[in-house]
Formats: sequence, C-alpha cells, structure tokens
Amino acid sequence: MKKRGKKGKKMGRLACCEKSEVKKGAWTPEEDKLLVDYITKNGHGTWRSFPKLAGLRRCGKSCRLRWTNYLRPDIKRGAFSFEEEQTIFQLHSVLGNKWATVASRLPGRTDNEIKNYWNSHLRKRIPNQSTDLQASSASKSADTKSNSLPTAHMVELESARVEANAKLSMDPINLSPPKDLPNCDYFLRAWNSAAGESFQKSKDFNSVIKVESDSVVTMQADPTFTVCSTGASADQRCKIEPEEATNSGSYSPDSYNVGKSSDITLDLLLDFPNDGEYLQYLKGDSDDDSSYT
DNA sequence: AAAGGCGTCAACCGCGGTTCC
DNA sequence: GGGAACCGCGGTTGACGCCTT
Repeated sequence: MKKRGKKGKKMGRLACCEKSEVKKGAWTPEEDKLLVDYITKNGHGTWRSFPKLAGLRRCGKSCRLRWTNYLRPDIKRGAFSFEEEQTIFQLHSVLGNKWATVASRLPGRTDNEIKNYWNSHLRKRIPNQSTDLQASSASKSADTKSNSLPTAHMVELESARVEANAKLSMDPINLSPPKDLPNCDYFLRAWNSAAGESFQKSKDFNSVIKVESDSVVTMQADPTFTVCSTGASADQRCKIEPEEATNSGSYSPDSYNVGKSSDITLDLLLDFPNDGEYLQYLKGDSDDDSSYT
C-alpha cells in the first residue's frame, strides 16, 4: 500500500514536515490551483512527498486536509438539509463523536464539516445536553431541561452506542456473533433505545410490520428481516418478505446478513420517520434557521 | 461609530492504527 | 517482532465576520 522512504534514523515519531519551511494558515487561490492541478494530473501519491512534487510550500498533512475537506470535486457545499440533520442526530445518538463514520453516511459531506456543523448548530438544539454522551465530560455542567428524554432511555442509548461502536471497530472477520451473546443483541439494544422506540411507534412501520409488544428486531442468516418478541421462540417469529420492507427503501435483502449488521443498525436508526417524536425538537428550531436547500 | 462579545468554520495538532521493511 | 513511515481521526485553535451594547 504505502511506499517506504529511506529508513529512518531517529527513534519516535518524526515531524511530518520541516516546520520552518512550510507555510501555515489560510490557503490562497494559487495554492489551491497548484494542488488541484497536480492531483488531477498525477493523483496525490504519498502526501508526505506531495508538496514538493506539486510545488507547494505546505505540509503534506495540510495538503491532504485541504483536498479532502475543501477541494475534492465531490464535496457538497452549502447548507445542510433537514434530512441530513436528521441523519447526523440519529447517528450521533448512537455513535457519539465518530465524525468519519457519520460522514460516510452523508455523501459529499466531510467529517470536519459535520463536526463543525454539530458544534455550532446542532448541539444547541438538543433538549438535554447529556444526549451528547460521547462528549459528556465537556457538557457535564450543562443545564438539564425539563423536557429531557427519560434517564432510562439515555442509558439505553448509550449502551446501544457503545455496542455499535464496538461493532464498527471490529475486524470484519469477527463479525459473527459472540458465543455468549445473541447475534442481534447490540442491534436489539438500538431497537429498544429511545430512538428505536420512536421507530417502533411509527405508523409507517406498523403498516408494514405487525409489531408485537416488547418487540425487538433480529436478523437471520437467510435474507429476510425478522421481528420477534424478546425471548420469543423461533416459531413465534414473523417473517417479512423482502419486497414488503418497502418502508426503508434502503433495506435490500442482501443487507440482512450478519456480516453487515453494523450497517443494518445504522440503517435502522436512519430509517426513523420524519414525524418521530424523538426528533421533533429538530424541526422546532429549524424554522428560524431557514438554511435548508 | 467604535469596542467587545459571540458564532462560525477552515486549518492545525497530536495521537492511534495500519502497513511495510 | 519491532520500529519507521504514513494515513486518518477527533479535538482544538485562531481568524474573521456579524451582532450587541
């Protein structure tokens, strides 16, 4: 994958560049042009050697950042749509500050952009600051408001987040369920979280699937999507034919295998109905924003 | 009109993970 | 197996513009 340079002589991490020789701060249009022109013609190669080759007096890291966060042709500029905001809220509730993972679900948006947008726009819309569990240490002193989500739900959300985190960081080879844990367990927790509850209550969902009380969702090796009661035996399960799962639009039968369970968890969370109670506060504050495209 | 406060966002920094030798 | 080289990520900083007083 990566080409080796000359063998290093020093122990420890090397500086990524000679600080005295590189320019810092805002990029000029001329620098942007040099960067884009070079990458268009040659690709970026190794970022470390890129500045020299492209004729830039910048750190390779700085070049990479400029390209990935700003100059890349597939970057989507402009205001975030309501749907994008929903996606960010939903994923953040489960993943915390995993901006790169969140960004991977929003084509054209960068992790840096989402992170900034969250910090400057979205975070303040959360009724209860503790929803930002990943950054809880920074928000410990934040005021708690009366319309906060129930504590039990917050605990569940955090639990689901941790589990999703763990799954996302897993080696794909280990995605098969742990022996002592049902393969759907972490998924179930997301389902049973406040977010999942909102999803379960949705009219759209219930029109497609008959959800039993205390329902949870599980997955099987076969390409069907199954809803079952907690602790239900196999014969209590009700199967959904793939073509019936039209609610999501994103659930292709192929996605229901265990190896993609993390994606399915995210898909489920992303599939909240727009009128779900869980995200009502999102709409509430967006009126004065008027930034949607 | 000027000064200070605040919000936004591009860019930087440092660390962890991965790959290669 | 260990160290070096590199990349990517998340947290933080700082410049700039807008708003308020």
